[in-house]
Amino acid sequence: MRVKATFDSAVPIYMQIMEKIKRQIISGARQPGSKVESVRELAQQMEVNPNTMQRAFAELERSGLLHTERTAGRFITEDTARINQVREETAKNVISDFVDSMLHLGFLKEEITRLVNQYTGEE
Amino acid sequence: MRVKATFDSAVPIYMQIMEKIKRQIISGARQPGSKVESVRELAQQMEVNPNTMQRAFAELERSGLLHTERTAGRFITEDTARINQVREETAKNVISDFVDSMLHLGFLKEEITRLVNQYTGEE
Amino acid sequence: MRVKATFDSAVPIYMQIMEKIKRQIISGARQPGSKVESVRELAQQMEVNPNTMQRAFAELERSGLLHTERTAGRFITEDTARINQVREETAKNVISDFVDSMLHLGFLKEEITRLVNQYTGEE
Amino acid sequence: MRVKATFDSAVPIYMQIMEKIKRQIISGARQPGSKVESVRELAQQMEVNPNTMQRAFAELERSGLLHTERTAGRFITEDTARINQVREETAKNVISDFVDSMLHLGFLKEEITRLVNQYTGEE
DNA sequence: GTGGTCTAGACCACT
DNA sequence: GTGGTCTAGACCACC
Repeated sequence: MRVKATFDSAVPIYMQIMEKIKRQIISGARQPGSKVESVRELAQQMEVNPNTMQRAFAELERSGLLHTERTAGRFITEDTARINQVREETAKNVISDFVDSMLHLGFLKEEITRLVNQYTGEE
Repeated sequence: MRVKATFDSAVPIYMQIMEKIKRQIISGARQPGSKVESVRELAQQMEVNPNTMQRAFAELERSGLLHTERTAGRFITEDTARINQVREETAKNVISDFVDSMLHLGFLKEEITRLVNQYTGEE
Repeated sequence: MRVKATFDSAVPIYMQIMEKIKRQIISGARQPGSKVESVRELAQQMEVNPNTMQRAFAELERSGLLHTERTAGRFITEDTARINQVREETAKNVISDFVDSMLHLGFLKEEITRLVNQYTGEE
Repeated sequence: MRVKATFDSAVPIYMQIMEKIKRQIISGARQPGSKVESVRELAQQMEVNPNTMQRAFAELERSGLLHTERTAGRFITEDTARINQVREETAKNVISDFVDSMLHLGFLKEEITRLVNQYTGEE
């Protein structure tokens, strides 16, 4: 798993996993109320230590997207309001990163909106 | 330089460097016609093997953003039309990635343009 | 029954049991004059060694809350005055612990009484 | 560290530690802005694995009572408003536990306040 | 089988 | 030296 990497941003694995699952929830790929794979199972699938997976889950729980039923397993929250809230926060971050990126390339705000309009329109 | 990798997609270092310099050219941080540091110098600055740096330069030359003048060194192209072309290709990629990302989060194209307009407007 | 202990203070099991039964008597959950389960029976219920249970009973007898009638078994005392006395001692300990706890948190006596009044009043 | 314990409430070690440090902060035994011992040092003092201590600290950080300065160490927050907020939450819990305890002993709310007044007054 | 906790030991980056 | 992260492996309670 050790490779020459993005070099500045060494995002912890548990955060990457957390982000990934978060997006699956946001996008609806994981439905509210649905069961999540067990720690051990997902850990194996993703080739990661169960503790690492455990931590990712713990963080997701803390953010209110998951909840644990002690012996039954973990489930996506049914609190769609919370999901939506996270969805909007995430979108805002994505947009913010995008706009910053474009500004660094030397584009003006007007150009950015114009190009986005054009791109989403034509395709 | 060894770090935990992005854990799924590991972009080669020479591409990361290439991308970085490309953006400096596009944004004007590196001016058309200006001299570029030597392979060795930049390699040392970025803590990278000179061969890696060499390859990044080679690719940038192939894309027409750099050219070598035997004995004198490497220079940013003065072909601003070419720079602009690359700038627009790059922008298109950035936008494409962004839009895909938003679509995967479950946003509609209309929402995307609306949110971008909103973001660039208010801030 | 083996669990990670309170990590500093480990109260002996027989005392925990004693305390528990004492409270049942004080609160009236066990009525004066009523029969108590046998050592063996209770020991099994609580998953504890009969010797431990025996010791708990012995202590309760010493404090006058239980008495043994040869062949017939053990009974809760009918001496309600004694029960009341223990009840008040216990209360005093509970209160003492509570007040100490609050003092250690940096609250003044005046604050403590005020907060208790407030809490018992509003809820 | 394994001992016969409180048997129902097996509070995780990291929570016990967290609680302990929280109280030290609340009571002023640890001053706002003051440095906290290193993970390794405290772990050794408390005879606990560094990872366990790490977790306790992480939780305290999440609750806003601690913050990390990457290589310099950990410090108590200087946000006294936050500390006060936690102090009041904690007090409320302590009071709530106490009152419940007394109610289970069969005391009435009026008695409880009377006894507390008496206790704090006379001593 | 599930999640939760703990330990021991390792490596990293930063100073 | 500091904190942060990860792994491997263990044990527990609950079902």
